Amino acid sequence: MKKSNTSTTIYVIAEALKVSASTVSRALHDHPDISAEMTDRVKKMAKKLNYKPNAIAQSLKDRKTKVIGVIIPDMMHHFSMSVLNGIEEVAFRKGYHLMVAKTNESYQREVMSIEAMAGQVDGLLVCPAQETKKYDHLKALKQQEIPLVFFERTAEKVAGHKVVMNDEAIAFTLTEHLIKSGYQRIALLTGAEHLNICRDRLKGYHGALSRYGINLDNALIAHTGMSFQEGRIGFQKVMSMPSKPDAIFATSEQIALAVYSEAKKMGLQMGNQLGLVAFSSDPLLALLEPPVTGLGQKGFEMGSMAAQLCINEIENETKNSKSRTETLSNELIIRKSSLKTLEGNPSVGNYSHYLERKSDDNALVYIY
Amino acid sequence: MKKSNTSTTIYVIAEALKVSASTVSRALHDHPDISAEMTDRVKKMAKKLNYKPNAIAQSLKDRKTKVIGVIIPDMMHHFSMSVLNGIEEVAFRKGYHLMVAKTNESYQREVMSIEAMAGQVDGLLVCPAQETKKYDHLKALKQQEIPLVFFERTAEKVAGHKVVMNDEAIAFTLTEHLIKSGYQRIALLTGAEHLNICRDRLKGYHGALSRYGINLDNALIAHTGMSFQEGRIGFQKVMSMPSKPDAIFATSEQIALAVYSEAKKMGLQMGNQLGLVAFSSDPLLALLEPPVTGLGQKGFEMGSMAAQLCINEIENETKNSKSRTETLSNELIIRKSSLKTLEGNPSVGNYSHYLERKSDDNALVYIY
DNA sequence: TTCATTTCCGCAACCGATTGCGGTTTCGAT
DNA sequence: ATCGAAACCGCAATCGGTTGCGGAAATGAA
Repeated sequence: MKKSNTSTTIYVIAEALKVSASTVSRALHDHPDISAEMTDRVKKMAKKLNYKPNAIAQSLKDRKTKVIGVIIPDMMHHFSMSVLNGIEEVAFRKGYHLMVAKTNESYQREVMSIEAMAGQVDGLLVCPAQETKKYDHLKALKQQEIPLVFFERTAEKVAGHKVVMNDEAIAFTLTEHLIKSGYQRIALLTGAEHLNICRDRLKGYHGALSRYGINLDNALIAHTGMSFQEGRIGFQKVMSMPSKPDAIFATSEQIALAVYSEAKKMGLQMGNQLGLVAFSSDPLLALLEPPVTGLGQKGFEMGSMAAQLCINEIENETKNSKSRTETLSNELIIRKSSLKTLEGNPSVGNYSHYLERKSDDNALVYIY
Repeated sequence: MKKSNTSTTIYVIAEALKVSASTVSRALHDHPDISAEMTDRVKKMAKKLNYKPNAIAQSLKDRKTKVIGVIIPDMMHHFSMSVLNGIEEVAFRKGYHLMVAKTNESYQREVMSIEAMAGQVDGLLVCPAQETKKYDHLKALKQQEIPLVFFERTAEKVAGHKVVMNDEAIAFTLTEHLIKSGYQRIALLTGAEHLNICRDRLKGYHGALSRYGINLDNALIAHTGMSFQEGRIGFQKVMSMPSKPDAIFATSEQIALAVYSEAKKMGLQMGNQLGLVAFSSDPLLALLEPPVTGLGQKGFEMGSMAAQLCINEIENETKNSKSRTETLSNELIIRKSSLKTLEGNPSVGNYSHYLERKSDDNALVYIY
């Protein structure tokens, strides 16, 4: 029973060929100093011994790991996953591996993961946790010269490319669509204002209301949080008002689902009795009854763009390149949940000039 | 402008303190050979210089990376994600990082990712791709002494712990439930038989049919694949038969959704006109109209168990421990899609003795 | 034959941390 | 004062691969 415990290194190959390890190394890299014949012998022996270079040793030597880190608050919901998928595809194509950590929206966990990863990744893609309000751990990455790209959520004060949705414009359009559909008292369910996405979505909501001369009623705004549970609380809050809203703008996937299922329990007929639009691109929205108005799929695009920016930064060594912000637009996908009656509804008519295509599930699509 | 380019190493600390690097290293590890005073000075200086040990160098030295790799066919759907979440939680708690690669069901991609990861992870969690029929790349891991744990799908011939669903038993129960609900011609939509999960689910289906004296009609079985598209094809295939099925057993999340949306398009009333059960634990099943019968959430459990097994293997060095197979049972969550009429249906009565709890969404729960 | 080129290859340092071994100092005991 | 044992610390090798520099051999030219 031979103990092939020790894996084959360049030294083993060198020994087998009675040459030095340097020669082996150079041969494997087709260095011109090595004769073709020698190169050939080395490569044959490497194959024979099933040589695999030790990635760790290489990383230590040239200070590149070919790994990019991803810090993400959540991995359960559709949007996060599409982003992760986009990142993965680009990373794989470019020969990078992915190191993934989720924070569960915890600041502490975010700090831990980032600090631990800092030493072993070539770049970092970060979507900050909700709890995160201090950014030293992110700023520290600059000093370590680790490329940093934000996606979805950002930390404005921190240098680093950013890939975001056009949150304000999209929120404006969603709200505008509700208004044009004939809803008057539109509740906004959202999260804490220190999150850029919540702030921007709120801005868009405000903008649409004021654009169409609707008075802002702060009681209609619930900053209760972006999760399912929190969405449910926000919904109950606005629905317990004396003067109930006639439509809901849910600013996250989970909030929308919470509203949908709660409203259903209450026996509310979505659309006619209560309008609903979701800041979400989850395809399941199309499967609900009634289908829920939402957005086109941009998560994958966001992820691949972020990964691309990061890898460029890593490889081009354009270290001092200014922080770029890529803003993704999105399509409004109108479904029944935001229409009082589907047939002959004038609100649909209002959109006819925007109509670019009819999607699979009979939704109207408004591209801006 | 000082160039703090060079990060602080133990050598920098050593220099600052005029001691040797060994002393610094030992002090940082509270080695008894080092005086308390010296240890204190070193630690203070380390903090002052913001010293972070180089994880790569440590990995090279002690041949441990504190990283576990995850190879997964898909990252978009609910089940994969819950598994990944379970893995992540355990890994984080145990101080491991996660390196994730998805294969898109491609054999080649699986091989590439595994070979690349082999050098830089302490252990590997693998769910083999559908395409994968050769297992050399997995067997090679044994020789490299890299702990390997399969989850969901397995390669029977390959050593390594396995965490799987009790696919046969669950499929039996799902089929049995349809039968007891009064359905007679139950179609099975599934994937290729070389996949253990498909084979086992088929077995369970067979078992239930024969147990209840129903003749097997192979025309009712479509091995068209586990994806949404393939599920649609399978559905169209069985629905175009002269003698249509009156119920569908969808063996994957995506197949179930394909059936649901296609049936809806056809105007079929799920439940009364066409029964549907899904081998899926996606909570969205509860949100559909009618809600679709499926399973309890076990993905997270599967993931955490797999991670746990892997980390044990890594840390206990119980290298020669025999391959264990952990089989997870699951609950049947009965919803309207598999009941001909909800009220007073005898099929519900038949289950009353199994009834352990009523779930949130008014489903019957059968725990076995 | 002798010297200058090429061609080919090895020595040794390096990346950063760890650790066995051995050396120096200090202090107490005799 | 002398010896021995602690207490404290540094040298150098190691993990595996890379690379500047210089040396040896081979070839050709004079």
